[in-house]
Amino acid sequence: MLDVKMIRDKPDLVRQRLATRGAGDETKIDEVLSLDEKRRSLLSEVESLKAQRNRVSKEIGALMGQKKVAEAEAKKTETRQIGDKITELDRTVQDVERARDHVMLRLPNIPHSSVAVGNSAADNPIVRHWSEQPSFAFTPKSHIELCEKLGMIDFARGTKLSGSGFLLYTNWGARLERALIHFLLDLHTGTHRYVEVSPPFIVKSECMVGAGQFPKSVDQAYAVQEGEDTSTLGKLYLVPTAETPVANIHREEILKENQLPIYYCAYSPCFRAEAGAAGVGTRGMIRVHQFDKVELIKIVQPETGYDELESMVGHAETVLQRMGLHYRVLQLCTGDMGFTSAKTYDIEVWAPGQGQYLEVSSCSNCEDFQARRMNLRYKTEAGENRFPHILNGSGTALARLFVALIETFQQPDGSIAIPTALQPYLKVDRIPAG
RNA sequence: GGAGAGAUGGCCGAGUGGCUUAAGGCGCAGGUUUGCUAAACCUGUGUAGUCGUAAGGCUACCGAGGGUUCGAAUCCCUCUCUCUCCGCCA
Repeated sequence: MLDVKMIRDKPDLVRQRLATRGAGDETKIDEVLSLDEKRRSLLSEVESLKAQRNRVSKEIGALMGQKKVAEAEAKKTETRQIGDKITELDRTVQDVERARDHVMLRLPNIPHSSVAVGNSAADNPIVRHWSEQPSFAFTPKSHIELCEKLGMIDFARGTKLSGSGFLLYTNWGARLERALIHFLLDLHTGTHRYVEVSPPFIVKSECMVGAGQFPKSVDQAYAVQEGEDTSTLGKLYLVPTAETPVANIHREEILKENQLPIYYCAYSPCFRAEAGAAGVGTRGMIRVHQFDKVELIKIVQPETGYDELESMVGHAETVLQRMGLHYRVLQLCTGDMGFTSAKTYDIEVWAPGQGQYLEVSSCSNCEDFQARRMNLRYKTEAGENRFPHILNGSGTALARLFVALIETFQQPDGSIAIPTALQPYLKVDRIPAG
């Protein structure tokens, strides 16, 4: 959520920065301003009435103490209507606040000034490449064919169990997935000094609002219901990413400054309804309703937010470097960035069987946008309460890493070579053909 | 799921309709005293909104939301969570 005071103080700047996203959100600023103005004027009215009521009530108390009942009764009558007026005004204030928050919760974050202005993915600047695209003496197969031949994924039975977009990992497929999760957590907790957490995979809607998924993307989430009890629907949701529970760990807290920076990493499955995306490149593992991911979260002082973003991207890149996979890093332009982000880098790994780059990581600094929504603050040494920057990054998404890995390291004989770094986890140096 | 007990500031804890502006204690910060440390004493010490150049004022907040009342931490209703016991369960 944006700071209302900033909108109040610099409406033109906010409008101009929002306009670079190209979604038309800048047009909602006037509505915020007028609701904010209305709220403040109502507030000063109702608060002075409350002050008056408090004063008279105290007088009544004193009169009762002196047994001057008649005078007290007279004052009661006098004050009675003030109470009614207060009740009425309080309701109006609440309505106006709700209306203001309704708009505010739907305004995206303001892009950082260093972010390239652009309309779509086509305008994302490429920041760097790592290594070369691997070359093959044969035509590299798609992961779909490889998985079927090697019995790593049973696509048909995954669909039988849960419908399209759900995967049944089998044998070496399941073991590779588990090895990758283990490898990623060890890398980030060891070398990169993140604290491992294992959060609930179902969260309250407040957490979805806090992390910024709700209200805008409700239709992308799986809602949970207890049995047939429809009254429980809308309270809990399957996590679309570990970012949701983990970023919310300290919601509604005031942290001590010396607790920062906080670095968390967590494995979780990610559940995404992908409403509206059906039929678009859905074959195989590239877009599915459930995938595994190891997520990185940082909660830091605003001064260090952007340095922390750079190092976080580096941590995600290390994963691909250790695997020996070719990738590129993009900076998302204003028109392509997510709702909560002020600045985002995407890491795309090369998938030879697809002949394209696949997004395996997205690292963002959301600045204080989420901290505001979840009311997470920290107290400075000077005693001031501030909102920290919250960063999230995939470190990395697994289904697509899995794809890149088996497509890159497939051998002429149909087997798959396992990168040295992963061998201690999978306990073999190759997955045998057939 | 059933029965019972609870939820008050950073922490402990008093408070059953108005001398509560939430007592008292602990902790923390500053000060006085002091070779140093400690002790003692004094002062201060929550969150947010709003008005104000500022000093400061006002309003709200005692788990959450409603209600009664001139006035609610206190009375009534609903809900959430925690603890104890029972049942069920991986």
